[in-house]
Parts: sequence; structure tokens; C-alpha cells
Amino acid sequence: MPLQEIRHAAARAISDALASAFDTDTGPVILEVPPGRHLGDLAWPGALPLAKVLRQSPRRIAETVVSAAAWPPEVARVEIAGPGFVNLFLDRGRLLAKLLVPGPEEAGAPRDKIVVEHTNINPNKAAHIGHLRNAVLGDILVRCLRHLGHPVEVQDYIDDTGVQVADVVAGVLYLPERDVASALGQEPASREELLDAFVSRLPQSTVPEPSTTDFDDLCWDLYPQVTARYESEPEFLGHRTEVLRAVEAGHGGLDLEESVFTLGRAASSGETYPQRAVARLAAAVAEGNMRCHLATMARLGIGYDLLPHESDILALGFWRRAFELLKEAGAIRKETAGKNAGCWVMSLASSPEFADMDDPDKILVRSNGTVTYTGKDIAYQLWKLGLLRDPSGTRHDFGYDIFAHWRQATPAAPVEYCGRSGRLLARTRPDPSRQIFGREYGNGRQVYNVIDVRQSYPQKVVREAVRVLGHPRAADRSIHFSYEMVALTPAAVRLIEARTGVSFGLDEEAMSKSYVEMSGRRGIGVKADEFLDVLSAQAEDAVRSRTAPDAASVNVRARARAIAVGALRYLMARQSRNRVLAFDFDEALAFEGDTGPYLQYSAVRAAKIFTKLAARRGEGMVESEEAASLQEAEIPDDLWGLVLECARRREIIGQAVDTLEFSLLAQHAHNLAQLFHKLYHVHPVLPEEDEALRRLRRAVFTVFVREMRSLLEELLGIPVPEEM
RNA sequence: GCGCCCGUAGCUCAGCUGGAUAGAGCGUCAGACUCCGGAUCUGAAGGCCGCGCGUUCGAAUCGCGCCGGGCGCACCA
Repeated sequence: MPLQEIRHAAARAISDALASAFDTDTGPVILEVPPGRHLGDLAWPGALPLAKVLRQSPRRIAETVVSAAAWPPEVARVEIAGPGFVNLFLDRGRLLAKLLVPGPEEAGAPRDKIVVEHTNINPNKAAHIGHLRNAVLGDILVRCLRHLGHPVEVQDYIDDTGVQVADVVAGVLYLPERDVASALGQEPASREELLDAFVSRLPQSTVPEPSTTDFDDLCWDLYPQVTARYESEPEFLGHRTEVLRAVEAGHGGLDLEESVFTLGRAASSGETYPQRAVARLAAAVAEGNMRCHLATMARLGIGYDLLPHESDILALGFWRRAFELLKEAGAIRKETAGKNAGCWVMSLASSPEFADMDDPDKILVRSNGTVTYTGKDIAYQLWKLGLLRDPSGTRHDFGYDIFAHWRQATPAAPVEYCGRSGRLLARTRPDPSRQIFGREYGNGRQVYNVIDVRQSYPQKVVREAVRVLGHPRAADRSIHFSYEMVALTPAAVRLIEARTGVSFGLDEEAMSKSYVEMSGRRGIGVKADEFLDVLSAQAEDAVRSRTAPDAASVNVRARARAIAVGALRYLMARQSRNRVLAFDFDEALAFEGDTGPYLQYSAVRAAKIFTKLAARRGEGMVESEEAASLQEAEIPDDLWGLVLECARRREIIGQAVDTLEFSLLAQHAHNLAQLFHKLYHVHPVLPEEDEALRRLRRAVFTVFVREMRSLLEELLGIPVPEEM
């Protein structure tokens, strides 16, 4: 933040000087960071391109600017270098002192709410590492926005009426008993008994303990069996349709136990399954998986504010209203002929973005009258933006109730669901009269949808729908935060096959590519909880090998968990978002080099200096009173480099949010850690007898420790363990 | 076919709103403190920045055209 201010002030000084010295518009002034410390702390190369316009040598322009500019007090010295670069040298002591004084966070005007939707895992199987990329990126976005002072509402959308949930239900109800039994890990039994066994695996608490043998893992095993069946026996697809139809009709609040009983009885007597009971089972499957997903994300310190359910979007007629609005706006039409006959389609021909498409129409209502996902998503998006309204202007809204409360001990600690206090996690309800006192959901001024790049096209359609409904500005504020998928390296695939004894049957061509796409349908993937367990175990070994054997009391588990989360989150964050992340076990399990633990280690090590310092010299971190005495300090280049870098947080965050490129933030943190590690050996604090020198080092490391902790824990969500 | 993304060291990736010597990590090789933790640090080797043309005082960065790879263009989500 301080550097950003100085940058603005210096840029203004230059543009004022330009304005007074020359009579033409010279464009915006951009200051950059020069390539070497000897070239200053900030640089303006603008004299070079101006040379032609002003018909003067760039050097002369630079001289004119330098002598005319009223530099802010933070600028200590200005030099002109090379062909005409203007290099600014900052007042080092002054900036260091400033960084040590906790600055007043600028309050600013109250800001509008931002809605961020992320995670959104299909509630029909366990989360895999691809889902983690979504959740981690979404979570970091949320953390950054909040850091910048925005109120943010985090939504995890639950697609509880989709095909994938129906597939799992179809599996339990119709797959041969022996297949269901094998997924359950038990001996073959009657359908009735299997149904009981299946339901008994549902999570027993609001959010269960994370596990790799949980309900979502059971579904993970069952689901591929169903999809395989569809391929070998196409008639089996009829069961999917049947379940979907039941889900769409709703269960009307039927009791789960009763439903299971009815289903079991129907199975043993050979009757058809009663629709409402099927729907109830489907709801239980979705909810069971959702709870497991919350548990997985909790490990990573990721929590939410609201769980909007697709079933509620349908039940509350959100689509019906959106449909009316679209019809009124003339944005959709019913096809009477051609391949889309009988469907309601949205024409995209008039928008330039879609103009070149072969078929610029997108189906929103199928010929059988059901709504496509894109249709529902339009309704949901309108609600998120507060634009789903009656003719009278009243906002259409969900019913709500409290799903859980949660808290975190520190910003990056695991989320704990417990008790009746803490942050509130709400879920939507089909009864709009149910509201939570003092809470309003949706109605965001800006909306981020964190969804992988493969859904760019439907996301564009949603945005276009908002636009043609007369809300071009809102459409611009509907942002698709897209990122590339996580895939597996062939080596990773082979390893999973070897470990599980299951062959995915991939051909030679697929295995010769640089990566293999994960597929829930085929069961190809690395489960999130499983991977976190492996990481934790690995970290635990590492911690034990480094801890003195007599220190038995230390909480090795907690440290290992912090390291595992650090490694994972950094892995997900460091790569730029539009590159496929090819997951490789060796690389992902590395704790050295460009990894999360490297960053954590720098913070732990720096903090350790201060605990030793307190014990041996009775000195602590440099606080505001002592900071003033550093104003005149001579700060050598290397220490200064670290200080200057620490001052850049605000502009890095700003850039990361603007570009949705959080690898910038990860790199920045890595850069800081690297600078620190280099200085560490050269500038010892503890043994230094010169008090002034010791104070300077203490001051620099104070800035570093605080900055690093903030970057890691608050922004990247990477916990800093006590020791590691 | 149309659209989007990627192509930089042996491998994995930074750098891209044009700027001053193209950077990390892994791997390879050679080293480091009786001293705040070696999950660290120092050094070496390793680059027609996919290819070509153009714009510019200046291009890894911008434009056009190729080549190679991926994804999307469903009455799936």
C-alpha cells in the first residue's frame, strides 16, 4: 500500500511537470520497477516515446521533467540514466519507518456487495483435485476482495436435480445387487438390505469428519458402474429418465426413513418404485455428498455463506419468471420446424460474439418441456444480480434457513462446524416465507462465477441473456472467472492404477499424451481427501524426522496438516489460470524449492529469530516508538530490496484481482521468501553486537514477518505453523 | 469449419497494458557457516523465447500469416 501511494504521487509529479513544460497532451504516466537496484526503485521510461512527439532528445525531456517536478517527500533522489530513463530513489529509512507503523486502513465509502460462486461440485461423488483448483482460486479471490474492503457473499451452488445425482440413484435402485454390494464393500444381499446399507452410510452429522471411506467415496465407486452400464446396455438409460422425472416432480417433504422402507418393499415385491420415495432418496444422495464436500473444503480452510439449491430454483418458479422476462424482451422464440422444433431457443445471432457460429441458437427449454442447465443458470444469475423481479418490482427470493455455524481459529485454520455461534452458513428453502432475521442474500452488484474454461460458452450465453433483458451494465459485472482444468500426467495415472489395482483401460495414444483428463464418469481421478491424506502423511514424516525425539508433546498432526495445506494451496495458486495443470505426484508432494512449505519455512524461520531474541536479549519486534529512530538509518541494498518488496502488497492484490491472476500473488510471496532466505545468512540478528545494526535488522525482519504472515494466512489461506 | 487457450533451459513453469543483462524450481555437477533451523544458501552448465513477415528508436511481449498441441461450438452439466 505505501508503495502504491508513492507511485501515484510521483506519477502525478511527472505529469504535472510535463503539463507545465510542454503544451501537448503527453498521455498517462506509468512508472515501472527498474531491472536493477542501482537503477533506482521506480523508473519512468516515458521520455523515450515522447521524443518524437516533442521533437526533442529524450534525455533533454527527462532533464526538463526532473527539474520541473515537485517530487513527493518519499523520493530522495532522481537520476537520469541511459537514453533518458528517469530513475527515482526513495527515502529508505522513511519508508521502513512507515511500514512499521500500522497504518490506518482507509475506511472509504461503504461498498456494494460482491457475490462469488465457487466450488459447485456435482453432489454425486467425492471431490477430486480438479475441484480443489476451483475452490482454492475462488477462496483466494474472496480473501483478496475482502482484504480490499468489499463485502463478499460466498455461494456454493448445489445441483441437486441434475443428471449425475439421478445416475447414482439409478445405480442403487437398478444395478445388479452384486455390483451395488461391491461398491458398498459387502457381500451380496437383497435390494432391500442394500438400500438400508446405502442409506446408513449417509453422514450422521451436519458436516462429518473428512474421510476417504465416506458416503461420497461410496458414490465415487458406484457412479462409474452406472455409466459403464449405460454403455453396455443402452436401455438402462431409461432408469435415469425415470429418476429424473421423479426428482423433477419433487418429494413433497416425505420422510427419508419411510421412503427407504417403501423403496425396499417395492423392490422385494417387484413393484415399481414410488416416485416420491425416489425423489427423496435423490435428495438424500445430493445432501450427503454436499456434506462430505463441505468437510473436504473445511480442511483447506474454505467456508461459505450460502448453499443455493437448484431444486429451490425450480420449486420457487425462478425459471418461470426468467422465462417470462425473456419472452417479453423478445429474446427467445419457440421453434416450430427444423432440428430444434418444439424447443424454446435464445437467438444469439445478433450479438457479435456469437455471429460466426454455425448454429447461433441455444436451447433453453427442451422439446419435452424441461429446462436446460443454462436456462436455470440464467434465472440463478438474474437472482444473484437482484434482477429477478415481478412486474411490480418485487424481488423474487428464496426461503432460507440456517444450515450450520462455523469458525476458524486463525485466517488459514481449518473451518470448524460447531455450535450455534460463529459465521453462519445458510441454505435455500422452497418456502419463501422462511427467512433468517437480519440477512439478505443475493442482490449483488457484482458477481463472479468461478467455473472452468470448458463452460465458457454457456457462461457467455448467461451473460448475453442478462444483457438482452436490458441490463448491459449488470452483464458487464457478471464475470466468468475461468481457469483451465486439472489433468493427470500419465505417470500419475499409472500410479493410481497400480495402487488401486483398477485399470482405466486407456489406450496407448491416450497414455502418450502429456496429460490425461480426469473423469468422474470413468472413475479416473485423484480424490481430494485421499490426496490430502497422502500429503499429510508425507509432511508428518518430514516433521518427525526434524523434531528432536524428546519433543513428543508437540502437535505433529497439526503441523503436518498446515504443511499439507500449504503445499496444496500453493500448487493450485502458483500456476497461471489459463494453463492446464498436469498433476504429478512427485511434483505435488515436493516440499523443497518453489513450494508452499518453502514459503512457510521462511515465515517460521523469521518468527523464530524473534522468539530467540526475546529469550536471550529481551528484545522484540520493532514497534512504532522505536521505528521513528530508523528514519535516518543507512539501509544497504539487499535489506532495502526486501523492505521495498514488502511495500508492494496493495498493488499486487489490485493487479491480481483485476486480471484474476492469483499466480501473481503466489509469485510475490515466493519472491519475498526467497529474498528473506538469501538475507538470512548474511544479516544475523542474534549474534550482532552493534545495537543500531541489530535494530535495523530487527526492523526489516519485523516488516517481513508481518507481511509474510498476512500474505500467507489472510490472502493465500496458507497456514503458518509454529514450527515445522 | 468457426471460436478460445497454450508453445520460453532436459523437465515443470514465471516474465506479455512494448523498455535498460530473458528469470525461478526440479534434475546434473561443484560447494557452504563451531555462529538466529540445511524444508536453506552459493556457484557452474544449460535459451534461433515454435516459425515467418510486419509495426517501432526498441518486440519473448503488439499485429498478420503459418506450424504444433489442447478445449469449446449438446434437447450434458
